[in-house]
Amino acid sequence: MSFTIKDVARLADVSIATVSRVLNRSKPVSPEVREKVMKVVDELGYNPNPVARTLIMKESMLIGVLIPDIANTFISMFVRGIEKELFQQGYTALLCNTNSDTKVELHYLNLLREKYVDGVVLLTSAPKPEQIDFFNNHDIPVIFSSHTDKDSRFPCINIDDYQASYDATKYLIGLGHRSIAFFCGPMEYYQTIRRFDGYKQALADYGIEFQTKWLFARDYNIESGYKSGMELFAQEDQPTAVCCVSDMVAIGAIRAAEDSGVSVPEDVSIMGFDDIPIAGAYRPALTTIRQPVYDLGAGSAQMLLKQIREKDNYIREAKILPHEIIERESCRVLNN
Amino acid sequence: MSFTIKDVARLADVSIATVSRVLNRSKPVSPEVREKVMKVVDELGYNPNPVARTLIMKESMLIGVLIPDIANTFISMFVRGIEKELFQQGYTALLCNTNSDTKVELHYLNLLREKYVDGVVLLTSAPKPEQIDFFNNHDIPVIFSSHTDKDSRFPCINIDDYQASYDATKYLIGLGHRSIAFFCGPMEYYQTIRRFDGYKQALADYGIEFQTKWLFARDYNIESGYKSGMELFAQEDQPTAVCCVSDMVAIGAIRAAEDSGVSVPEDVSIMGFDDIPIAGAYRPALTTIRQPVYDLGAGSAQMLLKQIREKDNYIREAKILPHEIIERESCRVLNN
DNA sequence: CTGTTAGCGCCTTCAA
DNA sequence: TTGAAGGCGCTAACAG
Repeated sequence: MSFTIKDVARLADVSIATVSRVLNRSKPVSPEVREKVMKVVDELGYNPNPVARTLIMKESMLIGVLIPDIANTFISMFVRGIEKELFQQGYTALLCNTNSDTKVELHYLNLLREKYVDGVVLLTSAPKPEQIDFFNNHDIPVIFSSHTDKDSRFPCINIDDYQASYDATKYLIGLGHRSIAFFCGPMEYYQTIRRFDGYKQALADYGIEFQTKWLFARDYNIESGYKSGMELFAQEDQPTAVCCVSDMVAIGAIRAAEDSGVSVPEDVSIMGFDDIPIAGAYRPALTTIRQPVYDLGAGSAQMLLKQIREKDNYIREAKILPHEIIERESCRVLNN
Repeated sequence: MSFTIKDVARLADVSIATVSRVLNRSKPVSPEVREKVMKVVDELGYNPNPVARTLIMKESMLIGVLIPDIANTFISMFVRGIEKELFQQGYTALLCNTNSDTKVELHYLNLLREKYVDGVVLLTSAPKPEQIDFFNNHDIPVIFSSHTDKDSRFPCINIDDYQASYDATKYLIGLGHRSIAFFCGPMEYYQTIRRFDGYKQALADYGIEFQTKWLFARDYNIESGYKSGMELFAQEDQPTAVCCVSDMVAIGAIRAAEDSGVSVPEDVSIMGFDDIPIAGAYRPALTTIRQPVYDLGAGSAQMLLKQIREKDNYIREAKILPHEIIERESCRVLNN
């Protein structure tokens, strides 16, 4: 159905080598011949077979993007940022949804490698040993996105989790709150630890004692927020504010508050994290920390492309992007 | 870095053809030889290069999945359904996010074709002419998902949009409502028309007159619902219920209601469509029509795989999956 | 049952 | 500057 380089060569009355040369500008070709070839190429609408090309060149102009959970609305803008940058440079993104399943992740990673993708963006706030191993063994350009590599073995891009959490807590303190709970993620995640540290430091800096009973470590989803909320709001001693590790957790917490007969923000202020699309439409609208998701995506792509181009000369970078506090309805000033 | 079939042949002291045969079971091989080869394969961890294989076989064990908008939370479960089925059969899904941009769609479609994907799932409730053309010209197995092909040129899988909308309206009528607005999508979409027809027919069947002033045709997102809501709630004559074309529109409508000083569901009942993940967590929780999204995905994969296997013997199917009414808080019975 | 050989479609030396 | 020829890694006749 499709034409091959042979067809072009025959019709242009040149050798296939020449056709290859005009298409790749790999070696000088006389203007007349080049034109003759291009004419045939245009007429036929010829396109070199990328599979054959990949077999020789060991490159595919493809970038694999591993996303842990396509349900995470955070991802939408991130992907757009990536695609925009890649598209401009002639690369295209292939999305792989892993559901955070280690087996699936490895499956995709190996598939991508075998298909000679030119690089991969790993969107994960908590890289697993298997992932680290893979990239240690395979020398494929990679960017760890939404992750800060404390060992700095891989290039990564992220916000400053510590500072963001510090700022969120400080914001609450600025509103007059002195008793602030923290709904965080699993303590095995480096990200969780960083955010927890930011929270604790803010407390310390303003002379507030940290209370273990107000710390809840579960997951990043609605259910986790709900569970933690139900436990918290059943306690005798209650905080006036809750700092959450994600907007989803915040939404769960708000639902728990409602089900426990405490109202937001009148009885308790609840602070989100991420600023997902629904955050502004939720009721009460979430006051939250906005991550520059689009820029995180675009930045990942830029760094990856740079790495691909510079190869062994590339020096590992760790880019930090700014966050921002978005004030809405779920937090109020405490005056008493 | 990686081993090739030659390495295996040399180490097992057989020809490369034999190695190929034991790996593909394409021709009988004596048990002893088979074992000898497999031993080497296992020791080396050898894996045939899929690119070389694709070049010959013109198949890749890859399925392209075109999604119009990765932000649509509807998609999450859909993708899981697809992946589950494909994985079992040794296929893997490649997600392509198009943002409904026709140029991007065509770019991906051509890329996928050139990469010899074995089929594609097109998730779109409103296929564009360019897409139709592509599949008319290229004879690549495809399933149109979330779309009902009235010309039945392509296999497709969907719920019954007409009936679902009919049921939603009938449900509202059953609650006692007689004045029901309809927030639908662009009237160019066949899906929108079907749903609108269902709404109108339900009205007619229960002797309720259709009112043009209560029909708003915009898009499927929050902003559209909000705008339509602001217009509607500013009118003198107001309905007691609104039937929406998506949960996002319903959420927008609810926000508009709040901003207009009308409360949901006390003053007006609002019905969603889709049952996206946030629907149950939203306040008020959305009463809505649930689409069997996971099954839609799984079904797409099954139909596609069937089509790939049966090739020219495949007879076009059009599968309809059942929907379901989910009662929550946003609609109330009207008693007066 | 097994090995030899000829491609798949392309890029790239090596001569001319 | 151009063409011939040799692969990339694999499958599929064709012989034996």
